Amino acid sequence: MFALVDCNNFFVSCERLFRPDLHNKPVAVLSNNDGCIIARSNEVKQLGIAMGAPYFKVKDLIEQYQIQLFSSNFMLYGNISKRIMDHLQYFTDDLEIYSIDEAFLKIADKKNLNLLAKQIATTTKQNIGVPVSVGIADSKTLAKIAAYHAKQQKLSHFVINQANYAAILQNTPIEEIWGIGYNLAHKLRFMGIGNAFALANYNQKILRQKFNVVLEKTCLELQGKAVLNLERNHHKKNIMSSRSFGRKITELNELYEAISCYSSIACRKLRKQHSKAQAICVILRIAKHAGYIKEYKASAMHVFATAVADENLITAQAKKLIKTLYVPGKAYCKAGILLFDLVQADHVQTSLFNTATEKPELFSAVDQLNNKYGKNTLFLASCGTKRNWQMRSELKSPNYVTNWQDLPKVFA
DNA sequence: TCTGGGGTCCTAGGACCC
DNA sequence: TCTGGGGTCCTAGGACCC
Repeated sequence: MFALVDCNNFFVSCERLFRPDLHNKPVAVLSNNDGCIIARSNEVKQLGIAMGAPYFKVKDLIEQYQIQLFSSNFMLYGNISKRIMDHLQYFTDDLEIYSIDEAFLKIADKKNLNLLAKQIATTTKQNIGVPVSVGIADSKTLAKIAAYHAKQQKLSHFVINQANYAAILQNTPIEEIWGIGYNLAHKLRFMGIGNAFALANYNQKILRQKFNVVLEKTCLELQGKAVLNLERNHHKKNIMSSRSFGRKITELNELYEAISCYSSIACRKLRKQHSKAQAICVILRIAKHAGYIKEYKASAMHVFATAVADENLITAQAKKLIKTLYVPGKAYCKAGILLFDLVQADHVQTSLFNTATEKPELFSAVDQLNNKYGKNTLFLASCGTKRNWQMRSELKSPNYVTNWQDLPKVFA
């Protein structure tokens, strides 16, 4: 059996955690650069504001209904997420952290499933303060559906069993199934498959022929056959760090600063999973302007002789690459770096021609200091100190749990 | 004026090998 | 007259997820 624990309106719940006055009030969270809506409280959902709606398009509604708006605060969300995942470990070690706000748990004991689901939900709310929906069923895909129905019925948990299986699947629109996106839903509806029950009962071999093996697996999962297992100690195969700028950039020096910062973020993630990158790709995007429908994207790649993790080496190379992409006079809106062909640090194939020297001790010390004294205690000089190209984040809440200065004060 | 930032997996088709 | 039959690897692009 699998349980899915899904946080309700996660980013909004994190913001409400330290702002109890916002309970039962409409709250929404904006994406990076304050571009669009990426989290909505139930009140906001009821107003018909869509996920991903551009901020400027719904500005009037936000004012009209006095929606409390926040810029995204990923330091906060990441910290709360970790607390929740740690708490879930209490129930089982057999756990997959699927995303910042979701985890799958493998349940060995098939008895008392309702009680277990209820316990997970109530203790998470009590101990961390974030409301969750728990779904339990025979496969991961069904567990997702169970959690969906918990939310639909405003319950904290839902278990799919033999007695309710048919009715629940008939009441699950095809669009709500994990793995069925916009395109597939359209095609399946055209074939007369409108809900999960219809898909579960369709000939899986034909699904494989007409579509692919992924849909065949989804079909089996809907039948209650667990073909997808938990995925643990997961190492990323690519690491990307990119941001839109708060304003257009025209100077090469500022691009150097930005790409150094993004490289630094990517390298930190690389060190965290003890990997090295065999190659990097730098992306630079020209701002849209009248006449151009599509944005202009340019990219350049570099393959290292030997896989590297050294922040200095990678950043120096990223700066070289961005220089080759830069055209004076153009205005740029976004840059990014992709580290790819990642390998485990202790499985690196060495090269006869490698001349680069890495300093792993240096960056391990940097990590230790930054962990102890705060995020930007030490950083590469090439990242700059002004960074006035940084993304807009005008409505960000304080770093309640990661910064001493922002610690909430209680008056009694 | 203003539309995020990450990821994964699968498939088809081309290039190449003997 | 007749023009094989296997393979592998890589890449781009599509589809999906949060």
